[in-house]
Amino acid sequence: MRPLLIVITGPTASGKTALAVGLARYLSTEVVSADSRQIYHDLPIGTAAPTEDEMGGVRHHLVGILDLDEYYSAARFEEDALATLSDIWKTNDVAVVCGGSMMYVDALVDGIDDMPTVSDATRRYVLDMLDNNGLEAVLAQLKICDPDYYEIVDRANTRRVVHALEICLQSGMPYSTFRKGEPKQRPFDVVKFAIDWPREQLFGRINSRVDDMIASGLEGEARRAFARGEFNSLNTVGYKEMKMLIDGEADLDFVRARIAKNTRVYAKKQLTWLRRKNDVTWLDPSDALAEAIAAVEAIREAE
RNA sequence: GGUGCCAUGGCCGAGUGGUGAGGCAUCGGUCUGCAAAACCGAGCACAGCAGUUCGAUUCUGCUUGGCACCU
Repeated sequence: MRPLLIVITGPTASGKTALAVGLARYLSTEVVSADSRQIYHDLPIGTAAPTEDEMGGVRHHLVGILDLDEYYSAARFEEDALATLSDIWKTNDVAVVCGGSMMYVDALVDGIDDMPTVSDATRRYVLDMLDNNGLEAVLAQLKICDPDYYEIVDRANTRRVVHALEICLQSGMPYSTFRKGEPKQRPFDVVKFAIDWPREQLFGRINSRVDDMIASGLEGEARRAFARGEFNSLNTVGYKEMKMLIDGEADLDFVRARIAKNTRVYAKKQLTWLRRKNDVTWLDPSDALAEAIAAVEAIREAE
């Protein structure tokens, strides 16, 4: 029998943590987090990382394991999560993944194409080109190196344009040749769940959670983090807004409203992503755990 | 009762005789190595009526509503 991977995903503040813990306890297994920000330590409040209490004795992986200045990516997550899971499979035939970083979830479930690692020198070369000669120059170079991708890339999206050129220069081959987009085979089955809140209610949960975070000391957490530097890990809802307060550019009420708004926007993007994938089982908020358990048992019996 | 000022999309708030303010909020979408990131798109507003004009949100008059002051 192939092992089963239960993925708890969905928008922020939808109650993923509690559901994942509930399932893991019921199935006597462990949780692997798929959250690009909870993976850093020192950000527990603003990322709503599971507390000791919330974990309820269930072992969690890939939470709070990185320092703020460490580089990470969806590809690394794929690698780390697969390694963690293969450990779990040794003693268990079911595991729970919990997280709202959609790209991480996809990298784990479907795989992400192998690509050369970009060296610091290459990265700096392209960023210098961008700084000195502008996006146009980077685009012009990309057009030469990889005309196919040049045609389809969102040319206003600097991030993607830069990355494509980095890969071209690093490998000496067109970025397109690495972009297979073919799902990888996994040694496990997957079932995805998300909690289906009416939008009004979800937004209400988000708003009050922001208040809770602030009451719990989000400002202090942000101050401590920014005191160490400005890292990508802090380019995160809750922190970038707090930065305005720290820099004296905004007051707390403004920041509170801004965080809530950006969190709502984030939640909507997550929902857009899921809508397109269209492969999750939506659960009733009032009965999510029971519905999930029933669905899992049905799968197990079918095997 | 009189005089003056004002009336812009969900909110705030510019402006002009002839496609576009902007901000906030809202909504939809893109997505393969920083993804809680980055990026794209939508709403088609000018209180009502009449007039001037080739054309009015912008000019004129009246009406309605609000504000201020006066008797």
